Amino acid sequence: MSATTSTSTPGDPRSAIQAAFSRAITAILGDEFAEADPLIRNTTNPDHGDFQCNAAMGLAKRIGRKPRDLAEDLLQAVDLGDLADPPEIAGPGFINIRLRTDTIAAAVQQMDAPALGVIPSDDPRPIVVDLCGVNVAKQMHVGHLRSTIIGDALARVLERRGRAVVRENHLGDWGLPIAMVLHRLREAGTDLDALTLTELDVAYREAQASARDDAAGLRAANERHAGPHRIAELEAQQSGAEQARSAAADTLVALQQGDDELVRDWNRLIDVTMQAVYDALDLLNVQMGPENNRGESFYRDHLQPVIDHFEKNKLCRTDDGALVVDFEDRERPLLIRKRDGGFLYATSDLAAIHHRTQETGADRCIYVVDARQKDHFRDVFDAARIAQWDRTNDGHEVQLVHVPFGSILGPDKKPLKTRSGTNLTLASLLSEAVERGTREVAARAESPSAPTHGLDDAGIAAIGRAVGIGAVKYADLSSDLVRDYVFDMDRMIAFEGDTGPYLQYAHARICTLLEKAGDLDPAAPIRLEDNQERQLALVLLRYPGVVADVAASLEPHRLCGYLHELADTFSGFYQACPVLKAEDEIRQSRLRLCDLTRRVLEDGLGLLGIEAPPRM
RNA sequence: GCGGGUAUAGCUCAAUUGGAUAGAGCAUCGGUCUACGAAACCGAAGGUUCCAGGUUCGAAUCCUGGUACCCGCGCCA
Repeated sequence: MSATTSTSTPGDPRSAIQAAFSRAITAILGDEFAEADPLIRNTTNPDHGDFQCNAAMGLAKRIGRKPRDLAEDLLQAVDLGDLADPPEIAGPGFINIRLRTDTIAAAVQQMDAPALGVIPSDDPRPIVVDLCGVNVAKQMHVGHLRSTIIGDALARVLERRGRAVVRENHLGDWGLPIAMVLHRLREAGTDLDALTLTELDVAYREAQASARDDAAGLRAANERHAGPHRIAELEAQQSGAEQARSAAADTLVALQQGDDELVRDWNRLIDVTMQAVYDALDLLNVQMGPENNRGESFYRDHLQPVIDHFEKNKLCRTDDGALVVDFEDRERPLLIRKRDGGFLYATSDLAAIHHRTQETGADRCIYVVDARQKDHFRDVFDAARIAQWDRTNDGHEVQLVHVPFGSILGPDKKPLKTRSGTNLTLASLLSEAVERGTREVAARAESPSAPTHGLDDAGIAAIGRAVGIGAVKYADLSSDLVRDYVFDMDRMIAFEGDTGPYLQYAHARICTLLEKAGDLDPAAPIRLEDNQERQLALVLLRYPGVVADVAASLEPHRLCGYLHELADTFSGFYQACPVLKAEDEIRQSRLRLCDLTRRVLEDGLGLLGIEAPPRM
């Protein structure tokens, strides 16, 4: 299936043109060219019309003819009906198409419905989106921010296309690290009923540190003939670490065996951690809650069956005591079981893939995880293919996709830290965003002419929150995901430029305009007499294709770019075309254009998980 | 050492996946408000798309070889 097929919308002039050229190509060159892409594109230059067909050059090459001659034949054969003016040939064989204005008006009227022209997918299978991925006993940090908001945005886009989406928060809620914290808290006699997340976070780090031996350091010290004092120090550290690990291992065994007290304490850790997570998700306007939790503990009984499957089918081998899966095209295998019999991250991920594809029946599993784990997912996906979990039970092909994203950096281009050098928590970052947003909104509300003037503090705060959070989310989603970016609140919160607040402003401005008009007639004919109206209409018509494109490419920045272009085009229209002061029919037509633009902006921002307040 | 990513205007980023004259936003300079919200608009200036080859009607995009920075590389998750 080609991308062009999946992005076409009935009633959209572009798909009609595409179909017409497809027929023309078959008529001239025969049925073996039925699959040839007519390469209909929006023009980059208005002098070239609205659309161009770029197929003649490539096809001419294939059949050994001159491109311009073939383009001539295409012009003779193509039947665009009354969609467009007669097309023209330019350059090496481009065919330029200019739509008739009434065609555009009719298409816009057709798009002006609740669905905004977005066509639903007819695929009934669910899609799993793996996002957020928090660890129990740890604070959320900025690394979780991207996974969460990107994953949520992708989920919304897929849902908008009518797909059933299962958001899964693959919690780190099981295994040795958790047992280590539990052991440490119990040894310290901590009152778990009064436990705070900050205390828990500290305990986690201390537990990690106490169990971390310095085997490498000891080896290096011996090699470098370090002094006996240093070596003794390292040896003590190592034996302490061994002790800590073995105590944690005992705790884990007891937990696995269902020790009542331990299980109760374990649940307490989860509660303390997750309460803060839910708060953050709520603040972020992300559609997730307890129902999305499916962590490592869920898969704990699925790990051994994964090993059994690989062993029974001879898909793995033992290497230095560990169980590994080999790949044909690379040296390093994937470890799925440790020498000591323990399972690994990869084992848990394989269990999740098995569950998602074989139990849930998902035909697409999307992992929104840091780009640094690219190799890991390549291994795990290939292992899943070896295990034949890349097909659903009924034989449908499964797409396993890793959506890698870059890191958030500080002004020094190094991973974001606080001024004191500790890792920045997500909570503090978000509260800064809300605070900045509120400050900006409050400042604008000072002006007596502002629609927010006189609003109470709660009203200002609600808008400020939407603006601050929207600024952070838009900045995160608006450039290519794999790139690292520098976190710069000043730039994100700016109300001018390609930012969230700019789009929110464009939306709010239309809201007050429509409110002032008061008499929108949803059945009034759309008339596109001014060129700015025509341009705006053409941009509006692209929306369904953009949504489809993002659903396929999983690249939210394309939607951001589109929305910015729409807001920009609207500004041009708004500047050139009076709405409220226009004559009856023109006024009604323009009000419909305003209303449609407003709804596309609200819908598009909604797909990004960004609120669109009616005033700000 | 091996593997992956990135490199585009002074800065931050796009470029419909090989199409026409590489576009936006900041910043700079100039012009628009007795107002449909100036949080906006119009215009100017700004480019060896990291370098060198190659493929073809056509390359920021594909291929080969380099350079710089970032990341990953078996019993952690």
